[in-house]
Amino acid sequence: MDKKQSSEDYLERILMLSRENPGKTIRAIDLANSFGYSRPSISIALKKLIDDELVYLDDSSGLHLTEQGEKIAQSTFEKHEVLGGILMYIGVPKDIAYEDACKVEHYISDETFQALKAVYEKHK
Amino acid sequence: MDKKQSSEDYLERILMLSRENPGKTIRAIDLANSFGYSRPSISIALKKLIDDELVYLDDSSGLHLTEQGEKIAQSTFEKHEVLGGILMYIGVPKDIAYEDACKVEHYISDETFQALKAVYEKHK
DNA sequence: CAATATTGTTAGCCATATCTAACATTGTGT
DNA sequence: ACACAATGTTAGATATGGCTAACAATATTG
Repeated sequence: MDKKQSSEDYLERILMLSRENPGKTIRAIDLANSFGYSRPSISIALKKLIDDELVYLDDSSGLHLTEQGEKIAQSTFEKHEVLGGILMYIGVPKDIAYEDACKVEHYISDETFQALKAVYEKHK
Repeated sequence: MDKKQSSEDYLERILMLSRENPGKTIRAIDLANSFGYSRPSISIALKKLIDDELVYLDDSSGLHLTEQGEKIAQSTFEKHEVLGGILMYIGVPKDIAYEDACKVEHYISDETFQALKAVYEKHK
């Protein structure tokens, strides 16, 4: 009964890991460790992302976001920040706020996100 | 990219349909029409709910919530209201607000819900 | 440079939640 | 009461996204 990740989560995580480890190349194993998933699960998920041209590999299995992948990753990251920020603002503990934000971020409409963002901007 | 429903949605919908149609017995076909799903899908979903003792059938295929099912339905309904209400409050159009609320309500922690509820109570 | 450790992939499994087609049951109307 | 309509169920398909076991490829290290 554990959580399932969407493509967006993988893209976002690649972005986050890249930012957290400047210079370091992110590989499949890093995603596996980061999510706590098996190597095969990651391998298959990446195959889809590569197929969809959201991710590509360099010659040493390093993961990189394509332009489109980067767009999605950044927008997902922004949603995560805004949602997490708002939840913290109304008193949810940080860990839980960002955890919930991660689950919820894939389901909200653009209208809702824009409204939340406006609130977030006002209070941050 | 169709939506999937969780057990909670079915329970909540049974509750809502009952309230909207006082006196009328809700049956599987009503759920099917309400969600736009096929009869088989509903049949299978209900089998699980009955198995989990959240729903039971009367002698004319009428659907009824057990005590536990009612609890879940009400709590889901409350989440829906609170989330939808808050989104409306910050400017999301009603339809979209409740649609998003329905998607999101299954993913938020109790901490987050309590915090949202506090905000909702203050502003409603 | 060969052995071992690490990383990645393939094959095949499970579970969820939808579908259609076909069949079974129940309810309705003449 | 019989025929037909409405409702419900079963069987089998699809898609997603996890898993393990086994195998392949790559990196490291003595």
